Amino acid sequence: MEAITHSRGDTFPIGELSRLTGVNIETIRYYERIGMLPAPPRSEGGRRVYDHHHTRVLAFIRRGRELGFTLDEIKALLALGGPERAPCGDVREIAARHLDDIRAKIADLRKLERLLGQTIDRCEGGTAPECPVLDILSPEPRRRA
Amino acid sequence: MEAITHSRGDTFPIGELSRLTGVNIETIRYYERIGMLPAPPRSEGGRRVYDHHHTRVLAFIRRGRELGFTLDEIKALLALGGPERAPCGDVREIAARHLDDIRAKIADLRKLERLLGQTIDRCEGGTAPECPVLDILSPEPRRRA
DNA sequence: CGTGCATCCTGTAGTGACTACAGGAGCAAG
DNA sequence: CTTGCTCCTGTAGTCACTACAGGATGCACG
Repeated sequence: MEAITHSRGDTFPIGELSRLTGVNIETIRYYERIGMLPAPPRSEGGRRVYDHHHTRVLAFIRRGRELGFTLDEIKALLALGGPERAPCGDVREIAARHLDDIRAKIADLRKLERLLGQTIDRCEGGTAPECPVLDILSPEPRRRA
Repeated sequence: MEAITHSRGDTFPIGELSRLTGVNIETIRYYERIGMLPAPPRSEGGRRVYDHHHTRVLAFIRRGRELGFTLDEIKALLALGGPERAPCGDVREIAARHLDDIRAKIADLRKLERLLGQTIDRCEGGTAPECPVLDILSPEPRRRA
C-alpha cells in the first residue's frame, strides 16, 4: 500500500509507462521497434528506462489512434509538431483528409445500418416466407423457383 | 468481339468467376484455402473448374463483406442458409449483433467527426496561438508553461 | 504443327496494428 | 537463498487480403 518509489529523477520502467498511458507493454515495444517511439536508455541490467518525455509522446500516439489516425499519419504529425512546430497548414491538411475519410465511413455505415435494420425488422415480423436476412445476401432473388 | 465460349455445360475457369463476381482471383484462391469456398473440381491440366453454384456462394460472401460481416460470420450464415435453411432466428441474431456493432461504430465516428471538425475550423480561422489540431492530440494542455 | 501469350498454378511473403507466447534474465523482499 | 514479479528477445499468430516469383497450361493463329 506504499507509494511505489521510482529511482529518483522521474524515470520508470516499461510497466509504469504502460500504466501511465494505458498502452499495452507489448505495444510499447512494438512502437519502439517500428520507430514510432524513441528507444529509451537502458539500465545496467538492460531494462528500458523511460521519463516523462516518453509519456507525452506515447500519449500523443494513443490519442491519435483513438481518433482513428494511422501510425503513419501520427508519425507525420509528430514530426510537424516537433521542435519547429511551424507548418500548422500541413497539420490541418492531414487532419482534414482524415476527416473526409471519417465522413465517408460514416455515410457507408449509415447506408448499411438502414439496409440491415430494415431487413431485420422484416424478419422480426415473421411475415417473411424465407429468411429476409439471407435474401439480401443472396445475389439471386430466387423468383420463379 | 465474339462471346467467349466456355466448355459446354456452364463451367468456367477462375478468371471468369472473378469477372462474374468482382472478386479478385487471389482472393478466390484464398477463400478456398481457408475453407470459405468449396474447392472445385480440376481440369486435366489441374485448373479449377467452377460452375454457377460457386458463383452464388462467392457472390454471397462478397455481399456479406460489403455489409461488413466478418468471414466467420459469413461462414455461419452460409451454414445456416444451407440445405436446411431452418433457423431464421439464428440468422437474425447474427445480423442483429452486427447491426449493434455498426451503430456503435457510427456513434464513435460521429464523436470523432465533431471533435476533429471543430478543431480544424478553429485552425482555419487562424486565431489559434499554436496549432489546435496538435493540441487536441497533446495530452498536456500546456497550461502555465 | 509450332509459337506466342494470356491465363492459370503453387508457394511464400508482405500489409497494418497489434497480440501472444516461449524461454530466459534481473531484481527486490522476506 | 528462494520466491515471485517484472522485464528481456525473438518469433509467430491475428484478419482479410494482396503481391509477387517462377513455372505450367491452353488456345488461337499462322
